[in-house]
Amino acid sequence: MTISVLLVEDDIDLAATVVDYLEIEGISCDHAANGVQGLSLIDNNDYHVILLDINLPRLDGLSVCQKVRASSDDTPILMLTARDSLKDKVAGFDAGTDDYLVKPFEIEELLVRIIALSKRRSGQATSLNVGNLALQLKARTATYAGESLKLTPITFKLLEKLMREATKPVTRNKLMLAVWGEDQPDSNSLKVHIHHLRKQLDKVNANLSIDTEAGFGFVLRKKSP
Amino acid sequence: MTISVLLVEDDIDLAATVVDYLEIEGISCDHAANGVQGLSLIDNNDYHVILLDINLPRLDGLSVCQKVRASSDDTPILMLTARDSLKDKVAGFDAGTDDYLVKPFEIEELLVRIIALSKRRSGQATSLNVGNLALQLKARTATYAGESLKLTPITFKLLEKLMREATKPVTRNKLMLAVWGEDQPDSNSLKVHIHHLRKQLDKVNANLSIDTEAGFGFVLRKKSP
DNA sequence: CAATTTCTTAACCTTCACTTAACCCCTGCT
DNA sequence: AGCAGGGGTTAAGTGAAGGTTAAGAAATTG
Repeated sequence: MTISVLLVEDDIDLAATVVDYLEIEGISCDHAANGVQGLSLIDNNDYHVILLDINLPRLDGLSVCQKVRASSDDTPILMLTARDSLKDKVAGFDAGTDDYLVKPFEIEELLVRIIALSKRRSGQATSLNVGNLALQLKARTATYAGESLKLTPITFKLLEKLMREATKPVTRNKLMLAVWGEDQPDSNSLKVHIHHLRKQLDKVNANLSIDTEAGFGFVLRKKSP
Repeated sequence: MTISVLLVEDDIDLAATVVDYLEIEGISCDHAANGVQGLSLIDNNDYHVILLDINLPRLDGLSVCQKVRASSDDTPILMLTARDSLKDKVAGFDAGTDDYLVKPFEIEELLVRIIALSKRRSGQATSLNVGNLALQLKARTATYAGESLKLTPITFKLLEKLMREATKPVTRNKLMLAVWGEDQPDSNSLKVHIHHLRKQLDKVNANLSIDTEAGFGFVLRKKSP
């Protein structure tokens, strides 16, 4: 699977260098030139890793980091900074940073750390389990206590996302991204597929349900009643 | 909570220095002088972070790391090494390492990274607590002594703000900003939502109340009467 | 290229959260 | 007393969000 990262960096030359290098290495790379723009991209996409410069116009890197964490987003964040003092590092980690790199850095080193951070999150499990529900990623099959569910490509992706985040609500936006990427249908497709998924869970009498968090999104969790 | 780490390092002098320093900083630190001994300590304890030298007698650091990961143990591992080549770093990350430090390192830097790694693991439970009231930010749930409150998107944001500032009064203005941002309703919405929140706290017999500071705003604090 | 599965769209209905406004109470001020 | 204003309570209305269904377009499959 291809890694996608966001680079938030106001030095246009440096940014161009990094973006070009990463694209060549097969990593899809968006770029924001200031903190506010960065935040908005983060809200509307699902990056694997975020690269944050500390000195940014409009909103500095630490603040961006804090805001991201405050919105319960745990995407790995790598800080880029010219400063090398321990104080800054401590402040970074306090803000919720996962790693940092001191400028000037070797670009290969950046690559190594991006790959390491992206691995940390995706964990290469071949099967996801929530309660008695099991999803075989390679075989693209799902079973509940032995009985198999009938999943189409889209409902499979939907269920995968819900299971990865199980017990936590997933926003509509994130679900749409997980299923369709950038190129999303402009109708009520999502709720139709959610409906199909629920029917499948009913059919096997699963002890799990897809609850809706009004105004937010959906959660996969154990049935409450 | 006190952090406990394991240092696997064959250089006895270096090990002693590190152990002493960490103990002074309030971090409990075990020591193993070779890979085999290290593995056995890891199996029989629950460390928050593992510090692994790469060059070790009996079993090298990378192999130790691989074995730990193979047994589904995801304790954060920090590699210590004299080498600085990118190849080694890649190999380290492939083996399941979380972070990397090149010798000679400043011991304060080690401390920073240990704290960061230990946070990463426990940091999952992003939850706010005031008295017996707990707010799980990721799960978007709130419970008082086990019983759960029913929160809408707006009342959730309200409670979050009040809990973040708990025991300090929050002005109306700050609450409005926290909930609606710039685009605020022009009526008495806020007091209606405060009312809903109070009802939820009543329902679970919370020992907390939202007191009003006349002409100012509201405070979440322990019941006074 | 026909048959079947899968996806999107649209229409319709239901539910829910939020706003609004009316009314209440209490307190302080003239 | 009377009245003004801040806060509390309640309930109705509105609009948006969610649920359901079916039909036809699109994509797969043999």
